[in-house]
Amino acid sequence: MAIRKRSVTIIDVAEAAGVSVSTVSRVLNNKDDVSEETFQRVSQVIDDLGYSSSLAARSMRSRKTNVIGLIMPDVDDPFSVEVIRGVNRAIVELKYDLLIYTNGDIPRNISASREQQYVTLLNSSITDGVIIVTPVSRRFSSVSPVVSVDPNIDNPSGPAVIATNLKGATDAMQHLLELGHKRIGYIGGRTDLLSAHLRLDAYKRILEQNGIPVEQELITSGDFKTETAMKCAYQLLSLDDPPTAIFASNDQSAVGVIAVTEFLGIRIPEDLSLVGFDNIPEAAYLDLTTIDQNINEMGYVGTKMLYNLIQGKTLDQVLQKIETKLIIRGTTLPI
Amino acid sequence: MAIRKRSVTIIDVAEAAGVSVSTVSRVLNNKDDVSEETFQRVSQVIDDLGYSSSLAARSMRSRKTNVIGLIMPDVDDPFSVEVIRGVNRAIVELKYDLLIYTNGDIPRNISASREQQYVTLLNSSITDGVIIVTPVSRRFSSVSPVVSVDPNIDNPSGPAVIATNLKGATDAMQHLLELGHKRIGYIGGRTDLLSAHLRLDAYKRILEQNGIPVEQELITSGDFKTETAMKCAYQLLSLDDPPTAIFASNDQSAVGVIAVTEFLGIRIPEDLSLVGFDNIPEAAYLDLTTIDQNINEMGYVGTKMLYNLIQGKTLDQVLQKIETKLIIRGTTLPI
DNA sequence: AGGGGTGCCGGAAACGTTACCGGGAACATT
DNA sequence: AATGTTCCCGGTAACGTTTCCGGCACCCCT
Repeated sequence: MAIRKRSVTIIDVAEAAGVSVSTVSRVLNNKDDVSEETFQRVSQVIDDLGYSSSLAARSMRSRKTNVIGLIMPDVDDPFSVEVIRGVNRAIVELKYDLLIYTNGDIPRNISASREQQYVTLLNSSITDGVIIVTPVSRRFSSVSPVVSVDPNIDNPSGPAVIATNLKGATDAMQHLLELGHKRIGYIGGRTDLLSAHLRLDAYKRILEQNGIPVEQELITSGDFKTETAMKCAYQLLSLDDPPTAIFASNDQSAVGVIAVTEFLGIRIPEDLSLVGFDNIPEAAYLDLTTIDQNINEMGYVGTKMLYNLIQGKTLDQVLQKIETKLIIRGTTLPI
Repeated sequence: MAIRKRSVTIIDVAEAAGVSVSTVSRVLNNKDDVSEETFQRVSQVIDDLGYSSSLAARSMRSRKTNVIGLIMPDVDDPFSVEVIRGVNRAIVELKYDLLIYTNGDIPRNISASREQQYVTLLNSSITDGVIIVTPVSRRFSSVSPVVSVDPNIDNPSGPAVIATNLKGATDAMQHLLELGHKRIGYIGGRTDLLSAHLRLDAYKRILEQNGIPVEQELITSGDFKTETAMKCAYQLLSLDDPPTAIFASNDQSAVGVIAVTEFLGIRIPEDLSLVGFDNIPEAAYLDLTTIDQNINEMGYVGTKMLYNLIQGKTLDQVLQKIETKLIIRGTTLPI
């Protein structure tokens, strides 16, 4: 489907139309100091030749592309997909185009310098601004604006969108306690992510506040993936004194718990209550009680912030907090 | 999080390292005629300055970016997401980077010239090749290879990945007939897409082959979206002589059917059998009988094809057919 | 000792575009 | 009639890279 041939440049158009390169450029960018007649003629030639200006060359010279960049470590997991959806929603409204950049792997020890590289890659070239998801860097050096979504640091120094992780995890735990659960297992997330730490902190704190001892055997360490969570769940449910409830640090981990309980013949919620985190679309199908993180909204809000920054406005809120919400469904029951 | 400043260029690096621009370029591209010592020194400076070369400038000059482009009309629906996943899987293997381009809207009458623009946009600039999803064009003019995934034309003239739509739909219908269903409703897809036509064709043909008259009242026209499908389902189920089974032209439409049956108090599969198409992830949760289109694999195979083309190889198969497969789950039952 | 490699590096052109400057023609103003 | 103004348009210098060409040392031969 691809015909190999040298691509047609602005020079070809200029020659064919019998005008200068400058004039063609003016036509392309809708500058007004071109006579109606010339404009038509050049436009016609552009159509005939199927010419389209090179993004590379264009953005190298002028700094306005109408394209927003989105940098993600991964594009495969539900979290990322939801962010994309949110960003997409915003760019449609704003009439921007979107360029998602990913190298597809999730380097465990992603470095700040690597992030900086990605930002520069898109930024200094082909986008008007960049959204970066779960970065570890505190700040980026960049000619155009950068907004962080769900950053991995306590207090980012630049514009960022964060979820109220601590509150969410607290709500989840409180819900389980109110149902009478006292022996609650925990499945942890990736230790390199701040959100995982915050959720674990909440888990411990709530227990302590309610006079329940924190037991190490109830705390397992996963990585936000279903497979690992299955091992954790198995470990928890094989204890001599197994928990009556499990708080999984994200929904994908909760999926793992469900799989294991089915295998072991343990009924949810009758034998075991289960709470997840994130409220990914699957959660609704599984009727999973979880914490809605409104990931979609995070992408949307981040994009709107970026847009304002591109327009040169100053933000009223540099740090946007998206409220989490407890969604009670069918996987939790009083003890 | 963005410090506005002029970005650091190769010239800055050259000056700081006390070498020429050419040498820095050589270091960047791992050319071998640089002394070990110089290489180290320049590398150090690059790190210190946080330099990253401009994709725009780079690709303007040399035609090798190690980036694959993916053009999609929409990035929101499950089909697209699955394609992305498949492409992602491939680029990780191939150690390529991925640039997804979308303008987020789904122009009903997307034109060939517009598609050509997108291809040129990415292609003649910043990617080594492009994958385009559900294009209407027969061929693209491009300096680098283009692979079509699920093209909207009967016999694309270039490299393409297609699913065996006709066979899939045939299998679905055959399955229903084998279960004894004779009155089968149909919910159509977007009329501008080839796949929708093929599926409808199969529906009609199978009925005819089995001596069952094709009734217009059993054929409704949707658009692959859940909402529209709900109207169609309502329409079908309100008939004086309602169908005992429904073949929905994609899974999202099937979801609409399920929603309506729940509302109407109709039980699936006892009162109504239901078959979808696509096998999106949700289908498993809904226990929906469907045709697996292996969308993921389509993205994967397309990327591999593109890679070979980039490497200058010729393809043994210009047209790759991905086999569909009937997945029998819990929404179909003998009459 | 002179010639031919070889290893390393710098200079300059080129990529396709836009921004800036300036200039000619036509028209309006004193 | 001379002087501005306005409307178009062309020439040229950037933008940040890579590639090509060539050149200076140095070493190894004979």
